[in-house]
Amino acid sequence: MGRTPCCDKVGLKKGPWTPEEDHKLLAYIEEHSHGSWRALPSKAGLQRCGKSCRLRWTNYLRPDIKRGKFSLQEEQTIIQLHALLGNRWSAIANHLPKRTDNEIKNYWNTHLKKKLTKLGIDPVTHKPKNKALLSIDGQSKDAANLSHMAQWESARLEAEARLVRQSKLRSSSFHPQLGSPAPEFPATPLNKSVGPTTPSQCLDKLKAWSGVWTKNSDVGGGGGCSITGSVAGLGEDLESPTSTLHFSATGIGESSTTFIEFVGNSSGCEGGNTKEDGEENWKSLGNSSHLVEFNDGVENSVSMNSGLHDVAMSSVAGTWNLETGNENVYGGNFMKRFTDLLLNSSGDKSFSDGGGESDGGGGSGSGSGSDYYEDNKNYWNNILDLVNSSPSHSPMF
DNA sequence: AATTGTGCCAACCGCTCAAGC
DNA sequence: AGCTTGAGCGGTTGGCACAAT
Repeated sequence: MGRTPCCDKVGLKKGPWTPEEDHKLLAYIEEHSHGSWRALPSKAGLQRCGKSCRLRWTNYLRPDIKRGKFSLQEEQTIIQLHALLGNRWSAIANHLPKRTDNEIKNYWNTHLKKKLTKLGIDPVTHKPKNKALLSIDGQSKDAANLSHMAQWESARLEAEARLVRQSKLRSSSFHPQLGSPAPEFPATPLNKSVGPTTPSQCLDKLKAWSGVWTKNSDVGGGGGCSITGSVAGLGEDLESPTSTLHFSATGIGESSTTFIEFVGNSSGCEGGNTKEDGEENWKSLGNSSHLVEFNDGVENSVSMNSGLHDVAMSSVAGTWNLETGNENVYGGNFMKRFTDLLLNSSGDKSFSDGGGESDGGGGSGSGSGSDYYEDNKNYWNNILDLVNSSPSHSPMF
């Protein structure tokens, strides 16, 4: 922290790059690969700082960059991923081959944000604005939950990516980043957390996540506060013993049932709930730390810090402990609400065909139970489709 | 034709993280 | 364990291009 910026050195050029400089940089990287960015400028004969060179390369000169207008498909992808990941532009960029995080960020800020706002959708929460105003308290909690869910999931996925990277490093030799024999490796510098990837593993988690929660939101009753989700097609476990991936630790051939048990001071855990009752019960779980049991039997931990709350999650021998620095952060049916929020806004149809006005989507999230379940399913299928079609080396999925 | 406003995008800045020592 | 360094990320800004007045 507090390092002196590398560009502070006198004599270093700033501002727009000239074609000459571009050519020098390109030629150097083509011949030598970039190696150390810090050392590159002097070797390449450039009066720039390494950081500037790196940026120029990653955002402009890289040969695998696609420029020009974003397609409708790309727009939709960005919006959906933004709903899921927030302003994690590099993560989003991993799902848009040939687009840079900078480009996506700019496009979001200049186009998509306005588009959503125009349609009455809050670009931050992806929630219809008028609806957000209806219940300030409830909806702001929703927004907080949404944000936390996204962060939590992102933290989890990042941890996974790290693990994958580590295991990759252990198992194979160094893989040069650029100009190296990895011609099909897109968006190279951006993929810092790229691993060999296991896309299906991440995907499985998403499936599990989706499956468990959407099922739960629909079923709600019968068994108090434990959730039983059937997770099919789970792949092999990660080799690392330290992973949040053990959300669904059972592999193929084993029991495909994931058992999650919330243990809190939940007074509302009586059985026989209706859907709504079930949701209330979820809410009532909010004021304590919860134990989430996984039958993986290994040690896990994940923690994160947001501007609002501290959240730590750890597990030993199959028992997850979720601690929040603020009550109600994960309180309640946050997943239901999370998908609810997304559903209400993921009316991509509405903003792609210019259909509904600002109140569009309001109906879907609060419809009947079966509609709601169908919508949830559709939403997640949507995301899964999206993820399925993403580059296999994506660190996020 | 000149001035002002707006949109857009490349580049910069500051922060964080991770690896190496 | 603590410090230094390299690299990446996300937010912000500067300046160009174009439109409106």
